[in-house]
Amino acid sequence: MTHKNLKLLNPSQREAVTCKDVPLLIVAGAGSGKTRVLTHRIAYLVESGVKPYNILALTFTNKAAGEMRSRVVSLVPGISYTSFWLGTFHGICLRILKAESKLLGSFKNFIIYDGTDQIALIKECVKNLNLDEKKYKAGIVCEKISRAKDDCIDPEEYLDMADNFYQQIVAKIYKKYQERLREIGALDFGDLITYAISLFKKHPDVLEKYRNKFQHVLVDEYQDTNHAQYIFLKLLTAGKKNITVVGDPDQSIFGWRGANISNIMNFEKDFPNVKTIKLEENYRSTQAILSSANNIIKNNRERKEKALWTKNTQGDMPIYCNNEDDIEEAESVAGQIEEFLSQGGTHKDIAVFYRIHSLSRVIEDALRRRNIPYVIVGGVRFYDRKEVKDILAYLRVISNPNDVISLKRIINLPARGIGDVSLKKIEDYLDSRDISLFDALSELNNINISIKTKEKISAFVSFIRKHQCFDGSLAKMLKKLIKDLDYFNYLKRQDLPGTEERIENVKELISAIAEYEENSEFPSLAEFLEQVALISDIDNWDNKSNAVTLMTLHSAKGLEFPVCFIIGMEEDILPHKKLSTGESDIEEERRLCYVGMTRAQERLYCSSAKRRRIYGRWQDMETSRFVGEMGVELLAHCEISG
DNA sequence: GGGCCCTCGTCCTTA
DNA sequence: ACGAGGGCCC
Repeated sequence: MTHKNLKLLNPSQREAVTCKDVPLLIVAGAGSGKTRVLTHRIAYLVESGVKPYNILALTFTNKAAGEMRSRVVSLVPGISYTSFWLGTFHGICLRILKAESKLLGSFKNFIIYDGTDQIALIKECVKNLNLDEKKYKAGIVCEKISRAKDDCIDPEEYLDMADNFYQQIVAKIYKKYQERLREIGALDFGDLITYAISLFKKHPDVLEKYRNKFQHVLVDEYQDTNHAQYIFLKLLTAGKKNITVVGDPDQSIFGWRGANISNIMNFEKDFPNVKTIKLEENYRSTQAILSSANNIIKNNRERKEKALWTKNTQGDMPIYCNNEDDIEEAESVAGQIEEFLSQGGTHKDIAVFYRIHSLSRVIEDALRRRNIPYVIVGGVRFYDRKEVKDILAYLRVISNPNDVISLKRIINLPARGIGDVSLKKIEDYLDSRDISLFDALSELNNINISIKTKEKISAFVSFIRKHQCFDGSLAKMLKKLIKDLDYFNYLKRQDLPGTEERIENVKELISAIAEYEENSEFPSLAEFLEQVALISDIDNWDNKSNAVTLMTLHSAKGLEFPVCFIIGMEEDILPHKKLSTGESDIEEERRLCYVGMTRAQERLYCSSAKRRRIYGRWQDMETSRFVGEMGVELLAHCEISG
């Protein structure tokens, strides 16, 4: 019941939940019950008569969406699990694009290209335009194109804005890249948002439909939205009073990915008659932890002033430990974890955060030596593992033979005698014709390659066609594919380190597709591939498993743990090196540190090393400026001996 | 065309 | 330290 639910909220939270008919900005400090407010607000809306299907809620990760969904369902008895639109920006935009796909011309089955695919395709474009690959590095160009998309800049606009030769060339690559994506029928992450925007702009009737549908739009983590997402929201809500955004400028940590902190800073100017509510009571951390976190963040200039406080107990002072080297640091962390466990603590209560993935290795070694179970979030994502990507590439080609990037990945894997030379000949032939690579593989008459090779290519084409025709469950199809490829023996023949693990990963992929099939109403290979592309590192993390969690500070956003470690508190690591040039970047690094500290409920350990192995070489490190900013009087130092 | 060896850049964070 | 990619030989 509404009344009962509202009683569990503090006055500001209650106001944020019940406030009506104004654009609403909720500035929610770390641990102030942001998710609680959002879920209660959705529940409150439904209970006051809003139909669930008239609600759109946007989150940052699938995990956050899933948690929010189940919390709303438990708050509103009888609400259907799927009746309201709740998901990530990318997921929701894909859903809209699929619903309106008849307006999108060539797109039928969507393929979503991830970072690796993007770089491979850009590399192809650079080659195709006869540009110097050393000068126009695919990774860097990809970065530029992705940022342009985040800012809603298309290739023509990019060219107009280019003020040097390099940028003009990037504009040319960008244009080519978009053409190629379209031919393939693929979208990259940025396209999901920008295509939804141009769909709305080109078809006002469609926009109107969604504007009417979404009577209430709620956005989580608003501080991390980019310009394109802002435009998307503006289109859906302009002139209406139905938008609620929740965020904390102090936790804006995705500037490098195109997030625009001014979205939240300027929200009050952007939307007329905004109501702003600050949530400043922290329910998560002890006073000692909160004080040192506040001490750090107050050094930032670009922020919305707020005073985070707590009724929680004072608690233990955060501990800072400076170690001789990274190995000693890892030993010290593992030792303190062991100590905590021996006092009756549980593994899942502990997290270790770091600025960069590479710091996890020494910690892993130390934990393994002590037989302390741990899980790593991210690093090499499951779906980024070579063996998993290989099999996924097969599935993608089976689903859409126009996917050249995947096709080229697998055409000679396992080796079947179709090498670079033949492929080059076919591609040259393609240049003058308007057909896809896969089509060309099916009709080789006019291409000058040996009969033997042609036979091998035909065999490959029939192999793909055969699996396209498979009827039966997806899991069965995948099992047959792996068997027909003799993929496990291929892995064994390769004899690379970790063969057993690779085989396990492929088996895991079979489980994943089987699980998808069980949970989906109308399972299809194309939809499975879409879902896989939008899975994030954190989505796969099981917070109930009995293990210590290791993750980056970025992944830690939105989570909480009784005991937290932040390692590698050194200049050039936190704050990270390339970012130490400009003051505003330092501010983002400081926010990152703040995010890490405010994850801790009871105990916070920070540490650094005087020496660290980087690129296999020892390097002297200097303690991070952030340690000093925490306030010495708020910090317990621990001196380590052997 | 396949496989071996050497060189080079990289290890910043991600939907 | 280590994997990706180029050069070279079979």
